Amino acid sequence: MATTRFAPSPTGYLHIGGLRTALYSWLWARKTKGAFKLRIEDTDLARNSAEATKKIVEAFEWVGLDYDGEVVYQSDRFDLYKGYIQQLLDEGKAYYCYMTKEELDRLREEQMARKERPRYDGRYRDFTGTPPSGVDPVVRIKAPLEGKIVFDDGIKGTITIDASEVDDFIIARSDGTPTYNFVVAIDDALMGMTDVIRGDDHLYNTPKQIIVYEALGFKLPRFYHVPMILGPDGKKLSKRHGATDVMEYKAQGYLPEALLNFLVRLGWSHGDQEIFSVDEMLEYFDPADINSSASQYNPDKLLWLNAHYIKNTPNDKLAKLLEEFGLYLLSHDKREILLDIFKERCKTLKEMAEQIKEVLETPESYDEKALKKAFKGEAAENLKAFAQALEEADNLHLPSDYHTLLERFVQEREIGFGKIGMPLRVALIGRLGGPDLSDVMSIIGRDESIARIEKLLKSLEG
RNA sequence: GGCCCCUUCAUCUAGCGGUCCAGGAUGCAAGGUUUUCAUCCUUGUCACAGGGGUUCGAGUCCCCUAGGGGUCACCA
Repeated sequence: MATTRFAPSPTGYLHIGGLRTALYSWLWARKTKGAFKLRIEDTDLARNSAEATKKIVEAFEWVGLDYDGEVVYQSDRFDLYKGYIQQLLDEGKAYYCYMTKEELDRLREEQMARKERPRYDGRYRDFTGTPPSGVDPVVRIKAPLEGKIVFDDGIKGTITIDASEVDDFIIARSDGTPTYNFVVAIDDALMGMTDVIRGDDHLYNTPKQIIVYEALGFKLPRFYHVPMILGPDGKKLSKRHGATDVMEYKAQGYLPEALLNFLVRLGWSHGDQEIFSVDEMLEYFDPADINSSASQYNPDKLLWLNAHYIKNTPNDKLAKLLEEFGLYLLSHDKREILLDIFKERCKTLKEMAEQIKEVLETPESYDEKALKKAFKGEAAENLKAFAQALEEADNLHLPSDYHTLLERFVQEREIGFGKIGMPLRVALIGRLGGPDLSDVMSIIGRDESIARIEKLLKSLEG
């Protein structure tokens, strides 16, 4: 039974890096029949926004990650933290520091000038004199002066950090509000975390948090630091490369199961398996199997997975999803054939909606290149004749009826298929490419087919 | 720069000392299917960062070098 959490700071939207660590945490909690909690790290009152929290919850809902209990806001727990600060102060494990921000900056600059590591010098650690007046002190915790801080990371193995790397960091700002590393340790302990799965970028916070755990006598959880997701260029994931809002993937026509499948495989695998349903993830996932190296974001593979999941989504569900993209097929009489055709050819819902509209709606304009390529020689005459053939034919219903008609037409005129296929394609959907012509005509019907041909012929004359 | 972490095809990865002249997937290329495009199928392309050890034997263990990433706040 693992208790895990996702603990974002509400400074922006949820991006795929965050979603992946959330997924890993969620999988581990659900797999072990434990609990998964959502906690908002909003101790810096100046920075957080309620809007950001809403967006994160919304993204969770979209991908189907559920959390146990209410969302925990650290801003609601300041009294609790203050109690612990006082406790450490009373026990002599923390102390007031009267250095101002300016003094601190100056110290840092001097240290850097001497090519030293910037670091608090501990000048108030054992201070017993009269404190300077007019300074609101911060509270610093006493970090060990020597030795090593060692912990066992579930992904990276034993991590050893020298005590000299960690200074007496601030646990309460001069305005009395507690800081991140302090409250995270308290909340993780109080909320009963057994496994803390978080981004690599928190690796250096862990020794600090361990100091808090030890000062307060809390039991340590197991830590897992998952490597970052890099951009396709191997650099830090940037906005233009995928560090966008998870909800943007929804807007672009991605299915949540595709996104989750993509993310779970980024840094984790189970043999040669590529396709994982959530149930399969739950069956096989173990955070101990997460890779220790960073991985690059690969949009092509996400697209491939999305195409796969679209193909395997039932039509009624697709029809519902497509409504987000302005396509309303739920009560359309050609719904099944349309979806059957297009779910095989599209990589995103957005693309699918666009292509289906292309069939359903009379083209407003025609692709310049297609026009040039299709209308050489007798093309216009052929097209006119084909409209005539459509007019005269009986029993045009199924795609096969149109197919037979086309075949006979080509035979009788002794022309290659392209001579009628290309112009007809432009007339029907405005461009080359696209689905089978017999299918298209069967879907839109004889009259609309003829109307589209006439529209194109007319525009050629003008 | 100090410290920490990482390093198998272009990319995601399999591999946990011999079964690897390194497997799967994406991408790319070619061919097939398709009246077009896409899908689909087949085939191909492409890697153990470099150098030292340890060992009968190393992609797998150790060390060094190089490269990459992270981190050094009264942000989280």
